[in-house]
Amino acid sequence: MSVQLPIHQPGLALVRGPDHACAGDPAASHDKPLRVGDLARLTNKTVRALHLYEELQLLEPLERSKGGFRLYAGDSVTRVRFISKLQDLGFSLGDIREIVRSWSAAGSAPDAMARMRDLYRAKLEHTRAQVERLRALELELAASLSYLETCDTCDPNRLIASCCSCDKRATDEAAPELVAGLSAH
Amino acid sequence: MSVQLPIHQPGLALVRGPDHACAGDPAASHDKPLRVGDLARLTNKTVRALHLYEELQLLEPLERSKGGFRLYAGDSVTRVRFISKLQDLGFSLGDIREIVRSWSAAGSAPDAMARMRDLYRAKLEHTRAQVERLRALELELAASLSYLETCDTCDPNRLIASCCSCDKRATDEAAPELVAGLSAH
DNA sequence: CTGAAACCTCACGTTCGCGTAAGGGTCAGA
DNA sequence: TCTGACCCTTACGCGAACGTGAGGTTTCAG
Repeated sequence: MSVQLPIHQPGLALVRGPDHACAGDPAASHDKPLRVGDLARLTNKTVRALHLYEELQLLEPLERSKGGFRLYAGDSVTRVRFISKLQDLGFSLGDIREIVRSWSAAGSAPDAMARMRDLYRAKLEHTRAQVERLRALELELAASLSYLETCDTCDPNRLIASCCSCDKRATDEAAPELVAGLSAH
Repeated sequence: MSVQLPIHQPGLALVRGPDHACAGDPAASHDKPLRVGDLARLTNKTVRALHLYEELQLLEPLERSKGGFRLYAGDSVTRVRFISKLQDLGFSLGDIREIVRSWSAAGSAPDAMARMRDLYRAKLEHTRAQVERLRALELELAASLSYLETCDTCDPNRLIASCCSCDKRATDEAAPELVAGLSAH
């Protein structure tokens, strides 16, 4: 058995106050460096995942120890959480690689900002649409549930095949797709 | 080049009125049968996907033509859309197989209903949580965007590395993680 | 009766995001 | 110095959801 399972938090207390993990922050480098296991604990990732992010050039240790151990600065926590959030937004790791590449390859600051704005604007729209779709599904789930509620009073010997055309139900009451689909071929 | 790309709708007009695709509906079987390509068009899936669903026992043609062509009834559209919605809710095809198996294997109707209710209730909670997470991300995206707006007035020669500690910005204005992460290591 | 479009069954290939060994070195406290 | 907890690289595996031929058959409009 290895230690690859997401490890549960030990003494967790963020290196410094939250909401203040900006890059190039001079104070960050004065802390004792994090080893990959520490970073994994702090970000709730596995060591393997962090290695992968490095392979894909999404993450890089500040330096290596004499013996080859990866040593991270405190802002790597921000970096990893940044990666996770982009993942949650629907970006693949490859997408994220392109994003950070385009960021650091930009000629000027306003140029980089403009690209990010376009990207984030598009993703914002997409995210809103996604939320709408999920909320619609949520409503349909709720409708299906209330539809199924009425079945509590049903005769236990009744056959399942007849569920969709039940005489206990008004004929104009259509079954939601999440219920109707169960008996369709 | 093959014809596996999702084909755009032709004359699409659902076989009968919408919201009325209940299983065992006698009228449905009188329509001319759908072939797999038709079903693909109507559901916006590829033929290969429908074949896969059949392999996994999620979908079954009403019958086969003399020559072996799959022939579907109208309610297969409902079935496929049902599958898609469950997928959108986060169920894998394997999960869905279990769901329909458990449905048709249930002893009695109320029994089957009860299981579905439990399942749907759990998924409803999970979906609501998912919506909340997405909405939080949406807010953060919006915050990041407005943060990036202020960069429009920036000097084009300014370096990207200094973006997070910009003198044009109040020092107490922390960068959102979606921005800060870009410059973190 | 034809020909093109659509269909059939294998069966291997692909992308993603890691998991899981194997076979070693390193670090830090007692 | 020892030892146990961590870390290193390399590399194969996996489950999900199809994509993509290959090689051959069936339909159906004209």
